[in-house]
Amino acid sequence: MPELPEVEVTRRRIAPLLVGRRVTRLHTSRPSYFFLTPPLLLRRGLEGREVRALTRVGKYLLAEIEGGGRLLLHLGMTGQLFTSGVASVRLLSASRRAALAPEQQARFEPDRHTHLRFRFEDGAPDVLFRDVRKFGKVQLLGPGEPCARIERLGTDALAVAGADLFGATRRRSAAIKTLLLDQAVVAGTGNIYADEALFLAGVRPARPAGRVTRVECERIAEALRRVMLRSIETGGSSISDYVAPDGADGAYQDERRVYARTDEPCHACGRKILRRVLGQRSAHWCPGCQR
DNA sequence: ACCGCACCCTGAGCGC
DNA sequence: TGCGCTCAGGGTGCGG
Repeated sequence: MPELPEVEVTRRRIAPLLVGRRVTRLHTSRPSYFFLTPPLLLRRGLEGREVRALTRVGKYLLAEIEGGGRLLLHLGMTGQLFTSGVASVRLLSASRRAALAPEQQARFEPDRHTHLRFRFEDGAPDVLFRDVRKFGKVQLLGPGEPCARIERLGTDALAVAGADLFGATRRRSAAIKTLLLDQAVVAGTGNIYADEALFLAGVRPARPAGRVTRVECERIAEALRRVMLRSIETGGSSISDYVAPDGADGAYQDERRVYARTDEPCHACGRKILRRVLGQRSAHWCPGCQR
């Protein structure tokens, strides 16, 4: 599931293929709630225009478009942004994967889950957006048009300070993990890195946020930055559907300390990792290392 | 204001 | 072999 590190890795690898390129043609799938801007308007607003920059805010990617517009992209749960010609079995369903010979698996053909296909001039590779569950989003903003989704985001997880966190958690009875997942508090945190950061900080996910101390808030902020920077270095976590734009898998999933390690021994103390549902999400923690 | 929960979606994995 | 069930979760919106 793409969180800040996966979105940032995607941004870095896809930017050279988008920025400075003119969209000659945009193919889309049928209208669905994936399209905050209807496909027809998207095509009308993008075809013939050049992409000027690609930035990231929390888990959103923002492409600046020639003429002053902005294209907002969110990968949701299963969104994949990549170029034509990549080789990754993650782009195929298990049944199709099994039916193919290994040498055939290098070829990706746009399927019914491919919602955007950007084509460019002078033979540059296509850029594709595929999203099986359609929790991802695409929206075209006109010049100067405000975007409520972006404006309500809190401090980017890479920049969050302990003091920000301490301030945001006072008198809050919700679990600290629930607050870390609230994008208005810390933008970019998702289920994996929230669990990992809380482990490093030694704080149990279910602790009421208001009972987390100032020092622990410092540790959580530092841990968030640390796990995310390390994940970006290793290419992100390739759990379930995430794939980098060039088809490569990330490696951070191999460094997980608690996420999806239920009943496995803690690497630090040997006790079994526990799991419980917190705010509709599974939380994982070590009862020995976290208070 | 805050909190918990339902919902959108599809595929994998499991029990029978 | 296949059916039906459960689970995965980012973000939004609603009721209490």
